[in-house]
Amino acid sequence: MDRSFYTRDPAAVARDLLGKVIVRRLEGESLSGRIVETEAYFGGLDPASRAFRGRKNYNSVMFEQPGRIFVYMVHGWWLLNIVAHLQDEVGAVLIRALEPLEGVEHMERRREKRDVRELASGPGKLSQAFAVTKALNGLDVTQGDSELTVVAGEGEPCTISTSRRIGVTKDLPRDLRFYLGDSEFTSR
DNA sequence: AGGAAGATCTACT
DNA sequence: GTAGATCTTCCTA
Repeated sequence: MDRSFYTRDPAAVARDLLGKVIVRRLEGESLSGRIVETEAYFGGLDPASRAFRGRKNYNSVMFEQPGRIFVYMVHGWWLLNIVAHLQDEVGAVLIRALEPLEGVEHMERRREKRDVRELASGPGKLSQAFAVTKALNGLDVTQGDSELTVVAGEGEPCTISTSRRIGVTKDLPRDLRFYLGDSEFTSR
């Protein structure tokens, strides 16, 4: 995925990321997972967005170049986002769930769980399985040799469902969560 | 100093 | 399935 893929409306990017594969290079190993659930967040007009109250140190990546990793913490969990927005706008896509592909044993160890469906079926779980922390904030995912990249999947046909965003207290009147309805690996 | 936050786990019915 | 405890930052007072 090159930078132009991320330089679009966050909702379009969130939808099109479904089925793509995240590859994490860690300790000489490759962990990977297919994206099965995402949510789109905007800038100052979105009360659920980290960028709602303007640019701060911790959210500055959202205001910068699309295609970079944006990580922040909620309730003690790091959540993985990819910056996505039109030129001069603000936004990001939260990666909410993955279907584990390569490196399942490594993920089981990090998660201390055996059930494959418990490895990455939620934004906090996925970060634990893939070793996502603040250290990755700002990293460019469009670089092929990066510690974390996104590549096109097999291109299988899949049915895309939508809903309101999960857990947000002040949502927009619009479906901004996208997920593969057939997948067993979504967060619910 | 105190509280909220895009979640998860555990221990119950 | 639901309730309550807990996790770690950053924001606001």
